[in-house]
Formats: sequence, C-alpha cells, structure tokens
Amino acid sequence: YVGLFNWLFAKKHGGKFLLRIEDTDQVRSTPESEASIMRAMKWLDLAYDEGPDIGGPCGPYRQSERTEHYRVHTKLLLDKDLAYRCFCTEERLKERRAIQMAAKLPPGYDGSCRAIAKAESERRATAGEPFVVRLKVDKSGKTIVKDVLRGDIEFSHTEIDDQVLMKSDNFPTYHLANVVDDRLMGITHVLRAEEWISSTPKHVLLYQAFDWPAPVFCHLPLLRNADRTKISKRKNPTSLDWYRSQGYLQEALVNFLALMGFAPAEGEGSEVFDREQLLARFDLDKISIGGPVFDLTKLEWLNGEWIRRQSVEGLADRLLHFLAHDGPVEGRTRLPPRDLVLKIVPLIQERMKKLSEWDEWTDYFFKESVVLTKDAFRRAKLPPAQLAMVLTACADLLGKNSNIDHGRDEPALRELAGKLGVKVGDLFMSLRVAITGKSATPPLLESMELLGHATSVARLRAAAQFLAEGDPGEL
RNA sequence: GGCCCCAUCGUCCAGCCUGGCUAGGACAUCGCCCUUUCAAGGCGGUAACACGGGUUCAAAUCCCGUUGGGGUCACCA
Repeated sequence: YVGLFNWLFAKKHGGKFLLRIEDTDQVRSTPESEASIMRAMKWLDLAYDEGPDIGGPCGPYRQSERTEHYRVHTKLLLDKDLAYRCFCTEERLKERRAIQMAAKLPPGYDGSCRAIAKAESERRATAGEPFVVRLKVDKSGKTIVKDVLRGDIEFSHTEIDDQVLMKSDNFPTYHLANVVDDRLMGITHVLRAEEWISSTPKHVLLYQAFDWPAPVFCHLPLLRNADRTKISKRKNPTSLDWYRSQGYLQEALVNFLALMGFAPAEGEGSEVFDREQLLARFDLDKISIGGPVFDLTKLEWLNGEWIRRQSVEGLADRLLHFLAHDGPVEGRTRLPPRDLVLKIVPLIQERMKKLSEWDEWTDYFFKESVVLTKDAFRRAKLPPAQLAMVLTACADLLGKNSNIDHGRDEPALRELAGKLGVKVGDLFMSLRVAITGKSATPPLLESMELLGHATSVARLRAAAQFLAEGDPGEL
C-alpha cells in the first residue's frame, strides 16, 4: 500500500523509486522476509530503479551492508557532543519503566548516563563494556514536524526521549539508519505510514544535529481491520502472496489499494482504472486521511471487474499460469489443455470473481463421472420417476444426432418439455444436475458441446438409472 | 495514562480549504426487469454529516469544547 503510493509519487514527478531493505534488526530480518518483499513488488509491478538485487549508484541497498556509514555518523555526533554513550543495562531500563508506569508517569529514559565524563565514557567503551549511543535531546523548546497532509504538528521536547541511535550489537536503530540513508541516497520525500508520526520529531532533530535539510514528510493513513485497529495479519490477510494464491489479479489489488484513501477526481467516472489512468489522476494532496477499513468484499467485486476486462486468450493464460504456479494446489501436475481452457473461458468469465474458482466452476468437465445425489435434483421439482423419464427422453432425443449443437438442440428440448408436459425450467434443471451434479453452473448446452456428445448422453442415461433405482419416498 | 492524529451511509470515497446540500458516487444489501440455473447487465429502494455550544441571513463546511476511534511512548521497524 505504501509502496504503491511511493511508486506513484516518484513516477508522477519524474523521480526515482528505490528499494532499501531496512534489516537492522538481526533477529527479525531473514532472507525470506526480504525475498517476500521483492516478490510482492514484482507481482504488483512496482518496479524500482535501484535496489539490492539490481544495484545502483547509492548502494549498497541493505542497511546491514552499510554499517560503516552509521559508525562514522555516530562518531560525528559523539564528537560534537550531540550524542552520548549509555551503559545502562536492559534490566535497569526495564525496571525503571515498570516503576514509571506504576506511578502513572510517562515512561522514558532519565538521561543519567549523560553525566558520564567523556574520558570515562571512552575508557569504559575501550574496556569492552557494552553500551548504546543516545541522542542528546535538549529538553527545552519544541520541534515542529511539517506533514504534507496534516500541516504543522508540534511536539514539546519534554515528550522526546533520548533516542537510541546505535544498539549494543553495533547495528543502528531505524531512526539513525533511516536519516543517514535518506540523506546519503538523496531521498527528497518520505511517504510512510501514520504510525511514524510520533517518531518524526526525533528524525527532524537528527537532521538538525547533522546540519542537514529535512526531507518532505507525508504520513499515509493506516489501513485498518474491521474493528478499526491497525491492520494485522491475525485479523486480515496482509501477505501479498496470499492474494496471489487466492486468484486476485494484480491490477485489481492495485486498483483497490489506490481506492483506499484516494478517489478519482469528480466526473472522472469509474472507480475501475488501470495503472496509467491512476498515474494520470494521482495527486498526493488528494489522499484522504481517515484510516480506511480494509474490506475484502469490494476487492472481490473489483477482481470480477478485472477478470471480465481480460481477453479470452489473456484470461486463459492467466488461469493456466495461476493453476501451475500460484493456486492453492501448488504445482499442479495435470493442467487442462490450453485449447480446452480457451473454449471454457467464455462460459465462466463473467461468473468468476477469483481465479481460484476455476475448479468449482469447471470440475464436471474433467471428472470421469459426476457424483449425483437426490438432493441435487430437488430444484427440478419433479418426482424421481418422472425425472428419470424426462432424462431418458432427452437422452433419446439427443442420441439421434451425432453431436451436440446448442442452436439446434435447445429449441428441440423446449419442444420436448411441452410434449412431456413439464416446465421448460424443470427440464433444463434436471439436465443440468445430471450433467454437472449441481444446480448452479455455466451455460448448459454449451457445456455439453464441450463435454462431447457421447459423454453427455451417457451422463443423462446414468442419471436416469440412478433416479429409477432410488427410493421414491426420499424426494 | 501523557503526547499526537482522525471523525460524512454497514464499508470505501466526494463535498470542507474558497459557508447556500432536497448531502453525491461505488461496494454490500433489498426489490423489479432480463433469464433454462448461477452470474453478468439494466432500473429502482433503504441507508450517513458523532454530540454540544458559538460565528453567520445561512454550517457537513469556520471556531471552541465533549465524546468516540486510532497511533505512539523498545537496544522493533
């Protein structure tokens, strides 16, 4: 979501879009988490101009490979006396916090290590005592954060902690690494989620400490769960891999994400738009600020819209690709032949909301025989004996020809219904269940054409026999 | 709890800046039409300015307060 808006903004203004991996948490960062980010960017077609896998003039693009930069810049602040070493143990800090919380005081570092003389600090560090480096925040005064969407936001310095910049493992925190890298990589605009607002004054203070101009900040609204809390994977599918495996089209997801917090200008009509149209309409200032609830219902509708916008060939190929690579049934070995898919697609295209529905719409084309139940025939509203008679009559009628032709056979079947004294709808429903095993299906006669004459007639006879054998009382 | 952000139909958005609204669109929902099923499509309906004060001829729009929701207060990002 945030990536899309960054991409749009960069493209809109002829800027560069770079991917930087912020992997300074040595516990949480894994090759898999990085791969999943890149997979997602690739799937959504948010191509970056520079990044860890393609290089660029600002590399390296993994923070774990840029530690020298952070070391140098930390030393700079230490030398200017704008930062200091803190030797407090985690236990001491935790205890402190607990006491503060209990006393209903705002938790925060008390700055006790500020008092350690420089020479003493150097000595302890050299002796190998573990420490972190903190920013020295002047507790008087205030810092104003300029946010594109919200205007000026004021923070009193009493609210700003002496932020840790360097952790005891010699890795930087987000705050330091982000500021240093944004400067070094020439980042002009920071578009990130709203949850960062309260850390932004710390970043502004850091820019000031380095004597650098701050970039433009724009905090995007946080996507929400249905209960309005910040979106989480417990309450919502947040992995892009999930959407792909569910058969959502990349275009639909981008379209949907764009709609969260953004609307096409008045009079521009449809909410269904492609990348190009989105880019043309995109405007940072038009982003709405309330946290949108992430609601899959509208996404499903949009996905259906996008499925219907595909050409038959295009959809067939996407289905094939989905079945082979993305679907819930991973790496399916038996793929339907492309020429058959091409013929089935027109029958299901306007019925499908997700690619993953392929199996439920088309299973009867691929099964040897369909599973029949009396219950399935209920909607034909005829007693079993009559059902069997109707099906036999239909089989006889169709059996006279050597193929199925919906243009010729449909009127003939209607006529037959009249002769047999059953409703047209009931006759077709009984056929439908006999052929497919269910009462909601793609167009029937066209399906039978694809199934083939022999199979179709055989299924009718099998169903007639099944019904004739059954206990009439059951219906 | 402190600080910060936010507040229009069930949901997403428009309208707010630059007061004039019988508050508009989309999804969902309900009804009708089309129809051999299911869809798709067409037509129509239900449905919202959180509350209280102010300013004004006039407030969804401007101001203040209240309430509600969210975020954040880590050697996580």
